[in-house]
Amino acid sequence: MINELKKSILFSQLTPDQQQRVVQNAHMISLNQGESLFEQGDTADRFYLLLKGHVKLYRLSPAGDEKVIEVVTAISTFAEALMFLKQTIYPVGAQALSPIELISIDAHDFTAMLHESVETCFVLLGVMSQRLRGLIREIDDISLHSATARLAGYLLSQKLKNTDEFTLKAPKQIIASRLSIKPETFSRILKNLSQNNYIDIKGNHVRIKNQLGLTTLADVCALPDDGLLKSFDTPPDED
Amino acid sequence: MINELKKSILFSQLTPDQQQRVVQNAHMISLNQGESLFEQGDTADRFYLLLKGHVKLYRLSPAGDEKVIEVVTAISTFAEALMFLKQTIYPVGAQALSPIELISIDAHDFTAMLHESVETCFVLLGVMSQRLRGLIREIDDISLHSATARLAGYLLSQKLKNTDEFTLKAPKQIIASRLSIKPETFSRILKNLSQNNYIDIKGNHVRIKNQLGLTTLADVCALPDDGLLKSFDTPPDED
DNA sequence: AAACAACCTTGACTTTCATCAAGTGTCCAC
DNA sequence: GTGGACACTTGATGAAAGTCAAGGTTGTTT
Repeated sequence: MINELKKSILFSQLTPDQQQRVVQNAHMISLNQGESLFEQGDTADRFYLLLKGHVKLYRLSPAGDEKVIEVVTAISTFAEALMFLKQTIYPVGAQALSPIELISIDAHDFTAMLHESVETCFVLLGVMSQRLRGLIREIDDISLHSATARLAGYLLSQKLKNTDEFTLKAPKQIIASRLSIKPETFSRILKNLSQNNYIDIKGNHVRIKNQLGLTTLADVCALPDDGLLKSFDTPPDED
Repeated sequence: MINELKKSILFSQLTPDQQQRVVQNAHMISLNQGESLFEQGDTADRFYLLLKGHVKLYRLSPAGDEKVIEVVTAISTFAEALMFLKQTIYPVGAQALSPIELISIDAHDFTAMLHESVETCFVLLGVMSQRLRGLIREIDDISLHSATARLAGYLLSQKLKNTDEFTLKAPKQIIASRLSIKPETFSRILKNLSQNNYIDIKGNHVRIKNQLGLTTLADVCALPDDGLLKSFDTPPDED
């Protein structure tokens, strides 16, 4: 399992001894597609390193509507940020989108170990900064861009470097939710992009035919995509 | 200036020597209302501790639209997380909404010092985790709730503990942008809430008349939104 | 006090997207 | 195969919020 752990930058800075200690209370977990890893509101005393498959992180409204916050792809960690909150409950739920394999790590162990490794603290700080940046970018995306622009931007972001083709990494409805678009609207926009020769789409396979056009549609303000963070500091102030 | 710095939990864990070192390259800054502290795209080698007044952090789209990401209230630090990103430019602009006083801190100094203070790393990690959670909540707010619900929620969040009245901390258009609502719509919703006896509004002074009703409107998520920091973070708290 | 500039409000109209409902296609079980 | 579940598509309709344009309020400058 240590070899698996090393795949994550979060563990890369640790000494063998420290890695050993983290491993002691770590478990290997396998889940089938559709199985739930944890639910929104569950007590959070562990975080995860996804080794294989896809996981969706989602929020539920009281009305029962679901909004996908992120589709996590191997290999990466998630839910680590919770270790530092006083109230340790998961603010999202996690469900397997495909058969998955992951390592579950004890948050307490890890925090204890963190005290001895400033380097790892810095890695974590970097990871969290990036995540903050991503979320902020998403907020301004949702509020400044149309559904079409968001979808165009998403397609571009999924394109691999040397090819114009790729396969959607999750069912369309999941991606739609991720982009805050209803499935029906998602379908219509895709059809529209296809009719206007921006893309070819067959099932969940996409080919980009007019990258420049898509870029324009996406309204490239977000290109220098960096986020900022404001952080609260003092008064036990209500936000 | 050290006394001012100590007001922030970010500095509270430092030894006098460390504080002294951070102070050496820190500057006191005063700005008038409307003045800009930094602009989107500026090189970011400093972060800030706001001591007095309000600052808006905003993002501009190429079309010129502005989205207010946050209205920072004293006493808070902001833009600290930039220290951990590779691309050190401010991804947003910062402008004074009122006459302000703040301390500008050299990011490099602070990072160097962080290497010696795991405790402060933990404080920062806590602060950033909390911020992450806040952003997740905001995303689900924007995508799962109506403009009315968001405004109702905002009003409730601004209410002080022992009174039903308060004054808006920024011009209405700024708050509207913060909530991703157009000024016209904002105005109409406010009027509506007033006509339905949820609130009284006179200028920028608000009195909540039907808190329960507002809470229902806001469709308040079952989940608590104030995940305070863990013990080692010790924010100035009062509970 | 008059003039001006922000800021805010209001009304009429439009756009975008959600909703509801029905239909297609595909994969799998029996 | 037949039936059913599931994901997706398509069409008709409606509601929420945006846009455009005009007018009101307030506060500041001269």
